[in-house]
Amino acid sequence: MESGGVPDVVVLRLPLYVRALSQLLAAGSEVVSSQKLGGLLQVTPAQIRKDLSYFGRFGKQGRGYNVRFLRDELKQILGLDRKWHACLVGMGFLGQAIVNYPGFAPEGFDIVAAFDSDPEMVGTTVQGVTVRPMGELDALVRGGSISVGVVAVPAAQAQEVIDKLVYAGVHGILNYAPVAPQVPTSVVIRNIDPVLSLQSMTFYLLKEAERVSRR
Amino acid sequence: MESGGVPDVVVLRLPLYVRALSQLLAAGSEVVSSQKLGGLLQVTPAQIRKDLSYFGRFGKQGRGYNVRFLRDELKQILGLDRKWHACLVGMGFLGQAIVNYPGFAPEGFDIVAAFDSDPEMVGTTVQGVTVRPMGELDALVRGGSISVGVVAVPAAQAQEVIDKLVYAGVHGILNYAPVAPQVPTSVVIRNIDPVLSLQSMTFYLLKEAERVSRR
DNA sequence: GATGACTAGTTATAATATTCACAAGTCATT
DNA sequence: AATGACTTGTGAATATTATAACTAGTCATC
Repeated sequence: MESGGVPDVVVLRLPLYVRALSQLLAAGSEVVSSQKLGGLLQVTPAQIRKDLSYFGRFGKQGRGYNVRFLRDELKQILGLDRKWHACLVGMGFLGQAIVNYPGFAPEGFDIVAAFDSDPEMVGTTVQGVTVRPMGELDALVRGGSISVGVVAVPAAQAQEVIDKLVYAGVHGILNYAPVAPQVPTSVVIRNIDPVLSLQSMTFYLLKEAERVSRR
Repeated sequence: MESGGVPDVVVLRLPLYVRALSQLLAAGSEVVSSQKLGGLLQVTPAQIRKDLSYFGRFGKQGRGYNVRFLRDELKQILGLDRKWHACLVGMGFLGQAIVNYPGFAPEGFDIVAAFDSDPEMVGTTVQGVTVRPMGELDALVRGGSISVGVVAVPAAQAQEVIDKLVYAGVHGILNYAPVAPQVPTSVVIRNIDPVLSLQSMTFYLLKEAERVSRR
């Protein structure tokens, strides 16, 4: 799939570049070549140059890329030069871990509201976020600036919650439930599914075990 | 990349098929066509048939696939017909959420040991798993049946921990730290990185916002 | 037992993605 | 100012992946 002439796989790699560039910047590097950046990320230099070429010309021949400049350009391209408001649905163990996760806010992702269907849970406050009843979801998302929904409910309720989020007008969904959700093409969805990751990993572990036992 | 003639992308999709088949089974379906399975997963029927053809012939023309049979075959191919032992490194908020996550055990992934560098943490027990000092990692992994390491430490310590796990003989790593880890090619690594997911999502959210504002 | 509605497996084709290779440009050094 | 070590951006060549198309079955119904 591709959007605006840019292949999806390329867009998926850009945040990787941004992160590596930020690290280089923190380490004091002012300039970096596609060769060095590729080494850091296990990506070929040609791929980096090709990826960047979809968006413009950021480097200087014989010299490389200005680290800060390239990072800032990429952040702008990805929309990371602004804040994004998200709401979280599901305040169980997983939901609480997500609210407490310190990695979102520094990157500009703020969880500004949380919802749960459990009356026991509603009203409590976690990390400054007050848990609201599900009934308030629609009005809050519709009225406000919330563009991302984070789903942390059990698999059985996931599709229903996703439908509600989509109906309320969310444009992106980060789904932690182990399901294959159905969303309209206008909505961007990303699934976080460690079990699937493990289940494809074991295919290779098996192969490795066979290889070893054959020795 | 491919292993044993099977493209990696195919291996990544197999667990998806397994999950959908399990659901169908639970719902009472005995037979399913590539068409129907594809509809469930948003994958073309041709792709499903092609993917399966790498491993054998599982269906019957005019009829489809026997759900239970196909699921069991795929589970065997992926090595999901046995238990896998994992150890967890890092018992902070994230690590605790991982140990408490109820999705691993039913799929055969058991976290049998946990480690943390914080002396305050060592000795405590979470979900029946006692937290050990880092010093014990090597001996425990080396001696035992642990083949997977789960990394839930801060980014700054991640590579160091991964090196230790690899050195101790782990063959697979599930990494939750927001880094691009370096591992030998013999080790399989999967990164769980919600921030990266969000950061590529915003590219499309931006486009959508532009589209809307142009109206 | 013929008909027709389905469907798997597979070969052929098309679409995507990656890598190569090179012209053009940078810059430190002599 | 010439040399040489680097490095980008890009069109062309490869490689990979996905889809389409077709053959050979299956099975319920008449």
